[in-house]
Amino acid sequence: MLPQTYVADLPERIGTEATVRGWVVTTRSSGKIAFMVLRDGTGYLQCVLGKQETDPETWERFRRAPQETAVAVTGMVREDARSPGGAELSVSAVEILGEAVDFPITPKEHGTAFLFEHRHLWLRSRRQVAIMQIRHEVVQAIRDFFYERHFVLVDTPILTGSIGESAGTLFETPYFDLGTAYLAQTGQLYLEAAAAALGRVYCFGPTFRAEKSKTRRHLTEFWMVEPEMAWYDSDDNMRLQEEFVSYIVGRCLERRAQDLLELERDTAPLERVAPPFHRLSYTEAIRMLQSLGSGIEWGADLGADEETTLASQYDRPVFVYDYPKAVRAFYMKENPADPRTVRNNDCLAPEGYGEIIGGSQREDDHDKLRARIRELGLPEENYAWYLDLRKFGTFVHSGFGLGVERTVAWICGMPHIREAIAFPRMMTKLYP
RNA sequence: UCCGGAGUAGCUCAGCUGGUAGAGCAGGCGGCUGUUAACCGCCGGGUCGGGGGUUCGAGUCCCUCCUCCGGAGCCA
Repeated sequence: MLPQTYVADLPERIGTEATVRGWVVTTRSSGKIAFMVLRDGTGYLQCVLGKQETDPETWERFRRAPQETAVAVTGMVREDARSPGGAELSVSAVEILGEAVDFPITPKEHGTAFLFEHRHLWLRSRRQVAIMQIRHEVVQAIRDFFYERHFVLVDTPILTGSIGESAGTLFETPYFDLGTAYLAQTGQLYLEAAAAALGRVYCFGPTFRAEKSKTRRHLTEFWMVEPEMAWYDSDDNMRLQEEFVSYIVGRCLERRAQDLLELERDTAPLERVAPPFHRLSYTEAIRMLQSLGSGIEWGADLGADEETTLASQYDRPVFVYDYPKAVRAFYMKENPADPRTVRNNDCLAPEGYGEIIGGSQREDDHDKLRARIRELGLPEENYAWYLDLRKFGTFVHSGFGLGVERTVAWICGMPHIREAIAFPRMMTKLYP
């Protein structure tokens, strides 16, 4: 193929001839001059062609290229303030590489149902491209954060036996002679085993919840990053979380400013994300909610409205810690100061985005953990290996899980997390 | 699963107390030397979600089913 230049590199190529391959975003023309905006994944480029400067065939091919036609355009790179991006291409040749007839996503408004039916094509639009760039930055920031701190990546299984946070919301699949396997809801329990081998570890991958949820905060398949740290108690855990979240947000502000601008995201609330985050015990949270007029009683879990109310009291993320044991998972460490509660925490994002992290110190006392498993009627034989971790050198440890799509939705300022992943899986969406 | 809302042109929608459909955009043709979702003129385009009922007559009223959207619970 011809030597090719990427749009992002054009500012360094001013005054030279270049060939750019990409897809037609829009064309505009008057009688004697025509414009084409091209997308190549690295940016957007305006191309210009004057009728007098070319032959009739090239002129027609250029000004009539329908939306999303794949083209190669060759011309001189010029600096021009009237062009979005600053650089512009004065076209001398156009080659049609792939025709596009009646592209369904027009530059006008569409409903969400239509857009998600055409997700494979919708992904090409400016907003979606910007969102994917930010997601990419979030993922890279996550990996860099842990790499820089010498955490070891341990990949946990996606196919598991019946083990996890709670039964009843697991996707099932037949598994040879062993009956049923389940798609993992979390890698945490496996990571606890890995933490005893490697100290500080994390896993990062898709997780699955067969919850029949229909809200702006839920997907049936979502990406979660879960670190697990030996010798971290609940306070150490929260310190790591605030450092982690601030690092991710900071990276997006620093490196994806253009995409945040494309999304018209007000970055002021993101600039404020820095340690320390506010900390509020569950008991304090209940008191605060009651003083704000909520009828919630001690012992009840916090709902979406309560979370939004609490988060709106602060200008940056807030931790709520030490929840009642009854509303939290079996593996959480009983609070020595108040055995009605466990040493866990949620991290609530501001601006109504709700829970982005759930974390806890883990129960490291063998007998207490086994009692809890029995108390909840969990199948003890499935947890034998997990109990082993408390028999052979048990250790203080903590960890947390951060939902990637919720984090991306918050950073992008999007109302719904389904746009935060290229091909969202939801109760009513399996196509495309 | 529960509560609320919506299915009319390719898309987004309008269509009142029943009288067999309409606007913008997209598409096609023409015009315009610097456009930024360009603009101006003309043209084609519909089993009104499916089924049943009431009526002389149903997009409109009734029943039912389906699909989608928003919210709740669950959670990341």
